[in-house]
Amino acid sequence: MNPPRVRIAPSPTGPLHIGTARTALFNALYARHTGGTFLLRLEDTDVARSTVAFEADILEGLHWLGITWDEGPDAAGGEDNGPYGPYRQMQRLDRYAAAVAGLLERDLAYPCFCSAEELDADRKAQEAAHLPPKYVGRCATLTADERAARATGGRPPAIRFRVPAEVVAFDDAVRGRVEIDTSNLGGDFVIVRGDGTPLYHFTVVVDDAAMEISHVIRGEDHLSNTPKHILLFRALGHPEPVFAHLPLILNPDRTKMSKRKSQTAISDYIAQGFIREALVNYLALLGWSTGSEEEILSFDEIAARFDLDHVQKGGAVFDRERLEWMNGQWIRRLADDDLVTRLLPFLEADHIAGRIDRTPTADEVQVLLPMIRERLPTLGAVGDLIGFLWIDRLVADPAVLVPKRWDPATTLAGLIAARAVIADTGAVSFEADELEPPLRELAEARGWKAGDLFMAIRVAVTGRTATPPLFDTLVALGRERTLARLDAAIATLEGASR
RNA sequence: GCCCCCAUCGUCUAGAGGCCUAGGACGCCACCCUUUCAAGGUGGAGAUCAGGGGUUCGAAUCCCCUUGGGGGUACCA
Repeated sequence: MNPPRVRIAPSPTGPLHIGTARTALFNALYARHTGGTFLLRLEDTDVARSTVAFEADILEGLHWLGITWDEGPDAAGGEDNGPYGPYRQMQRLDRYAAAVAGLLERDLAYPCFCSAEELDADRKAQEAAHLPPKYVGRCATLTADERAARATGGRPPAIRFRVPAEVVAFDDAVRGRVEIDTSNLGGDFVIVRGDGTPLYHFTVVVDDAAMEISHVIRGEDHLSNTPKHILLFRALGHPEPVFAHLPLILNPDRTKMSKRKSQTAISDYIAQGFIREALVNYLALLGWSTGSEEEILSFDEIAARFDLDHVQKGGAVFDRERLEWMNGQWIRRLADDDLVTRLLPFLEADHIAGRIDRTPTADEVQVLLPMIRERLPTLGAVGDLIGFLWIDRLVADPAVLVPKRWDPATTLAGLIAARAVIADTGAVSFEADELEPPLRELAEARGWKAGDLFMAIRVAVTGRTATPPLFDTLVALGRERTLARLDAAIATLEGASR
């Protein structure tokens, strides 16, 4: 048995979709587990909708996820690598033409001169008669003379594949035996458009055959079309690959995941600060399981365990909350310098967007890691968490400045007293261990709850009620800015009370 | 409409005839820790395994039917 050859065949007609990413991942995992070959082929025959920008988004997104292929184009518009190239369908048109010529010659396919209007009328008639839509076969039995006559009419024909009457059966690697009667396939289907460009069902088979694909691992949405592909493999005289149909990723309402109802573009997840380790881990566990209770696993750990037997048959709802939890798990596992490197672009984006007044340095972020690490569900949350450190003029809302159990007068008194204590202690050394005891003493002496006093200070210096631990925050802010923000808050309260 | 596929806690899932009075995780609720928020710890609620028939000494696991859901049905991929 030769090592498996599997592929992902994205169409550059949209940004990298979460479903495509998962299918790519499953194929890559299968190849890595079995020592097989994983290749990428671009299905760009829908010229009207395909763009280089989408191509770049897809290839870069897969690279970002850490999914690598052994054959195929590495970059958008770049060179193809591998012995079965080219790996772009628009560069393989001669092969489809040759394959069609062969089918035509053996009368396994034929030219169809029907116009869109005729086809439309057929479909409407069938609908009215409550019959399933099906090509009526008007051009199936044309004689050579008739074809020649129609051809001179100027309308270039499409090419249809003759669907034989039989029951096609195959053993799906995840679903078991599937049998479909070809009478339900909708009649002879078009494999080449009138303009000469080949269609998906045809190109996918010609290429999978030419590239010696052994296992076709793809979404369940292709299950019903599989008999067409099998018929084509047979007509081409090529052995059929093993098919494995993955369960679909679903919207919360259990329909096929769509951009209308869910966030489907990988680039959006990247932009929000999800990290590749979490996305890969989460996606692998959507529709597949180890068979055990392990769940936080790296790509390599998953590849070592991967198999088609544990692929789920039913669709899986995409649960963003679980993804966020897993993202937090992986963020906590990252090495310090790695986390800083990944955080910086988000801080820079906050700066550009005007949410903070400057981008901090790597060193500045590095020392803050202990106080933010377990508070980051996503990298994108960093600005909300500690952005106040890089804001020049902080304006604290008087309404939130006053702790729940306190009134404005108490808050004012508390902040004035706290300012004095901080100014005193801080003169020696501005450290968390030095700041906490005297402030606790202050609270006790005045009969305040320490938590209330701390909350007032917290809001005064950060503008928010949820922050990293207070004393670490004061130290990160520094003595000067802490005092200045306390002064500003005191002024705000005095202003509000007048 | 027709064809195909699917069906275990709200969600992701373990489970391949007795180990299941159905296990884990997310989320939710309590409590602990605690200056807030997290993280972490402990405990809890939550699934008559869609329903009904079989097969079997025994079924979440096998078979059939029903119901429900999804997908496909293009000169899109």
